[in-house]
Amino acid sequence: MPEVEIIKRILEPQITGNLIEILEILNNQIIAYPDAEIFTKMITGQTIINMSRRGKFLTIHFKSGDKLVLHLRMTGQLLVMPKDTPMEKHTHLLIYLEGGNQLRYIDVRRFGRFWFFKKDEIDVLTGQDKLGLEPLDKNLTSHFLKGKLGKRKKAIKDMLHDQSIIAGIGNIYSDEILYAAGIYPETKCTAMDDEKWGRLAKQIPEVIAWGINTNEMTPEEYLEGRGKEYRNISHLRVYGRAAQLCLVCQTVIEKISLGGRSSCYCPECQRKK
DNA sequence: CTAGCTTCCTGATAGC
DNA sequence: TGCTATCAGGAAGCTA
Repeated sequence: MPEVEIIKRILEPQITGNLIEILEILNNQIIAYPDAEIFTKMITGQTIINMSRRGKFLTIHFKSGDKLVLHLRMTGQLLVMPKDTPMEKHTHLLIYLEGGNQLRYIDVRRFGRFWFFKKDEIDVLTGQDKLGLEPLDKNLTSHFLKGKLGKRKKAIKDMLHDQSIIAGIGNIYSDEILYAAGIYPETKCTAMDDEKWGRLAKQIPEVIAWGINTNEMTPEEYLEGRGKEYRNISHLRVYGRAAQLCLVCQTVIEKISLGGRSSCYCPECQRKK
């Protein structure tokens, strides 16, 4: 979510007010709804009024009330650049904006998806209607978390990825949040006590807000490099730091596999018991 | 409803 | 050097 929020903040001023002259789909696979032909026809000629984010979804709103919803998934990159910029490998969508710029979608692994909805069309396709609280929502309290998750048998780290509870936490930030909260990632929800729920509720917004702040960059930096890397992990405290020393206690960071994905944690700061 | 597994996809890296 | 195997992970789709 912090990465997606940064993308929204950088792109919104660059595309707002722009008329879409041409839309060119280079790979139909990324268009989830409707089909590529209708998608192209419907968006061409529209004027962008603003952009919004919900969980990890981005929406481009048009003057007409129609909208374009997208999800970058793992490796999706959305960038504004002059239209004569050499085309990178894995470019799947070109949106020609009035004035000579192009909004481009580049995605090595092609997991990202785009949807288009008419003004009065109800979106039940993207799954946005099932999203839970935003990580920075004031209603995200210890009481909320315990109520929603307290009886679940899965590991707390797994449940942090459930977008229908909290929208926006992926593998990077679940590691970071649990590290900050001092909770061992494999802790079963049923084994969490009030103190742990309290620390978790406090750290979710803190770590996410910190993630947004540390990812802040200029449009130039975004275009030059950092926005093109699908993971900017240099500032992270525990994710990707297996075998390195904990920044707090100098203990060696360990890595385990949990629910099919890697988890890094400090065995001292995040004790099992 | 919940839990657990597979699928999608390419590129970087490890191991032989 | 060159090959193959493994891993990276968001979320839908599937089974039980």
